[in-house]
Formats: sequence, C-alpha cells, structure tokens
Amino acid sequence: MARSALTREEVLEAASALVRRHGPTGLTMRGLAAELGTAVTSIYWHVGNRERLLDALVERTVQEMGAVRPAGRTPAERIVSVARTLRREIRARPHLIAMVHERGLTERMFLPAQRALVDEVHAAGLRGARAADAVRAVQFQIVGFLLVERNRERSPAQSPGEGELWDPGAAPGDPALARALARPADPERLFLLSVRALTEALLAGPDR
Amino acid sequence: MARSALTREEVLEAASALVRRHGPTGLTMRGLAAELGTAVTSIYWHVGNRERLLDALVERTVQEMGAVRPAGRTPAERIVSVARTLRREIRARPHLIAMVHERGLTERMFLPAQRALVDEVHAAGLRGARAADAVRAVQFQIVGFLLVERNRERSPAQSPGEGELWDPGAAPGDPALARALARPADPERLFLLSVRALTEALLAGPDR
DNA sequence: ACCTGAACACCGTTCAAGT
DNA sequence: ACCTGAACACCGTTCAAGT
Repeated sequence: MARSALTREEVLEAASALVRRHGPTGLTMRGLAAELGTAVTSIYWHVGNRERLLDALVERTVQEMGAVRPAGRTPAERIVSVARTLRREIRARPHLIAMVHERGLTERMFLPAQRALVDEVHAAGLRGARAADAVRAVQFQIVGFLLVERNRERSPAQSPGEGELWDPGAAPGDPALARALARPADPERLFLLSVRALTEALLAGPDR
Repeated sequence: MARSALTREEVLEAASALVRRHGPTGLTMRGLAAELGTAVTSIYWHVGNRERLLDALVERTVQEMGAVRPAGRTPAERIVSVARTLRREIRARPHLIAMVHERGLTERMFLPAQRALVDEVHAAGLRGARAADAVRAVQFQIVGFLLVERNRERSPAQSPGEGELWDPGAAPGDPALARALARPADPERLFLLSVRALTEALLAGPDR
C-alpha cells in the first residue's frame, strides 16, 4: 500500500529503534530509508543530515531522563534512591546514553537530579557555598560512578585483570586484601559504601 | 629517494601522530598510506586491518600510563598526588585516552595506580577486606572524576546550563547556594574536597 | 617476505528534476 | 512542500599478481 506522507517524527522513531537495536554504527542513512520505504534523500529533507539526526535522538534521550523522584526517609536514603533510579534508566538505553556521553551532555542530563540533591542537602541542614560543594561532590560521585560502571561493563576480558594481578602473595602480609581484590568488584555494594562515606563526611563538615 | 622497507613500528608511529593531531576519525587507511608513501594495501600486511591498528595504539597508551610515583608526606597527600599525575598525563593525549575508554580499558590502565593505593591504605593502618574496599572506593572516585571531567571538557556550550538554571530565586531562602551553583565548578578544588572527604571517612571507618 | 593496483561493496551528501 | 534517482567523493577490505 502507498505510504502516507513521511514525518520528522516517523524518521526519529525509526532511527531511535535502529540505534537501540544495533547502536549508532548500525544506523545508516540508506538502511533507515529502506526501513521507512522511502528514498535516502527524503530523510535529508526532514532532518538535515546524519549528524543532526543523531543530535535529535540525543536531545530526546536527555528529555526522557529528566524525571527524578527521590524516595526514602532520610536525605542520605533519598540521595541513594536518585542514583539507583538513574542507573536503572540508563541501563535501559545504553547506546543512546553513550551518545549523550560522547556529546558531553551527561551533565545537562543530570541537572534535574542536581535540583533534587539541593533539596536533600538543604533537608540535612547545609546552606550556601558549603551546600553547593556538597551537591556537586555527590553529583560528580554519582555521574563518575555511572561512567566507571559503564566502562567496566563494556570491558572485554582483560589480561592481566585484577584477578590475576592479585594472586596470593601479591600483597605481602595481607592475604585477605589480595583475596578481596582478586574477586570482581560488587558495584552496588561499593556504590552504597562510597556514597554513604562521602555524604557522611560532607554533611558532618570540616569544622566538626 | 626510494624509501626503506616499511616496518610495523613505522606504521604505528605515523598512525599515532595522525590520531594525536586529528583524532581517530582523522586516521584513514588511505591517508595513512599517503603519509607513509606506500600503497594502502601494504599497511594491511603489517597491521591486519584498521581495527587492529587502533587496538595496537591503545595498547601502547596503556603501557605509557603505567608509571606511577606517589609523592607527599601522608597517605592522603600521596593519594592526591597519584590522581594529579594521572590527570596531567591523560590531558597530554586526549584522543588516545578516549580510545582507551571506548575499549573499556580504563580500569586496566589504572592497575598500577591501584597497587600504589594499596600501599597507601596499608600505610594508613587498614587491612584485609576493609582495605580493599577503601582502595576500590578511592579508585572509582579517581577514575570517575577523570571521566566526568573529560565529559565536561568536551561539552559544547550547553543550554540551559547551570548558570542559567541557578539564577537568583531558583533556590528560595538560599541565594548563596544559587550564586555558587551559577558559577562554573572548579574541578581541582572539588576534586581535593571530594577525595579528602571520602578518604577521611574511609580511613576513620564505620565502627569509629 | 613484502608490496602493488584493480575491483568490490559499502558510505554520506549534493543537486537538478520531478509532482 | 515534499520526494526522487543519478552522480560524486569518499570509505575499508579482498585478491590475484608482481618482485
């Protein structure tokens, strides 16, 4: 049957599906045209060129990640809940998030979360420049952890990896440490431990 | 004049120079051949294909980043010195480091630093699983911070950015916080603050 | 063992021409 | 306003043929 008029939205939706399935390299203008049943050149009329098409997909993703709903009874719990929600959402669209990273828009994507963090440090009694420092420290911690985690997940089997490097005897006098470092890191546990340690110190403050 | 026999090392050196100057997309097999004054296909004989050529460049970079020399009087100072050295080296070769990131080899690149951190937490009196947790928490912090920073540096002008979002009145009852968040973050200061807060809490421990 | 040119199967993009 | 096919200037890779 004859297709109805092509819309920009249709192009974006099909492109987004291709990226979710096969990553950005799996999105070719010719492949996208085939998917849509149109000529390659029609796509150019609607979205300009490939780079601007990718930009539009990234912009969409940033919008989608803007919803933040802290949960928990204490500020610390709510900070952790924000981080967990973000991690879950990010894992649902790894390719699109990678594109957000590549364009350096991770920070902007996290601005709604920053607002939530301000509420939490306020609830914890911090004000002014010290509150701002605490917010940013936690924000960098959350974003940084997500970036590290994504990095680890994409890692192929590494040699030498931690497992091989920390064989018994690598740490003279501390075999328990060698055993612990030979095991793979548990990101969830490590994250809780780190965020709690950091927030504890930040909320306690340097002058107490 | 007639060129001497092409070597793998020559190919890697020329490729590395192209990447340092123009990034990975600036490295084309045809362009590299032109640079070397050989046929495109000769390169394939020496390095297999483009992907394996990039892999070789990344491997080189990982080796180069393996040198870590902690400096300072206290464990905390030495931890910070390690982080600073790494940041400086990384900034000298942004494109190559980006490729290390993309291949998920950031962690492996940091293994020598991990060893140095073990020495420092030992010097601070920690042992066993708790020492391992502290090392990994600090390591994730350092790596995460570098990733965040790199992300920020690549960011184009963002709108809305923090500056616009935190105009006076965005944080009712805390104008000083709004002012602080409207200013761009000072990564060096924030890093020192964060690492110190984290290590302080980690070395003090949960049971003290 | 090392190098070569020709050929293949892809790309993204432009443009003049259609309706 | 929207769509089209043809053409251009690139890619990475393979392969048979050279020395």
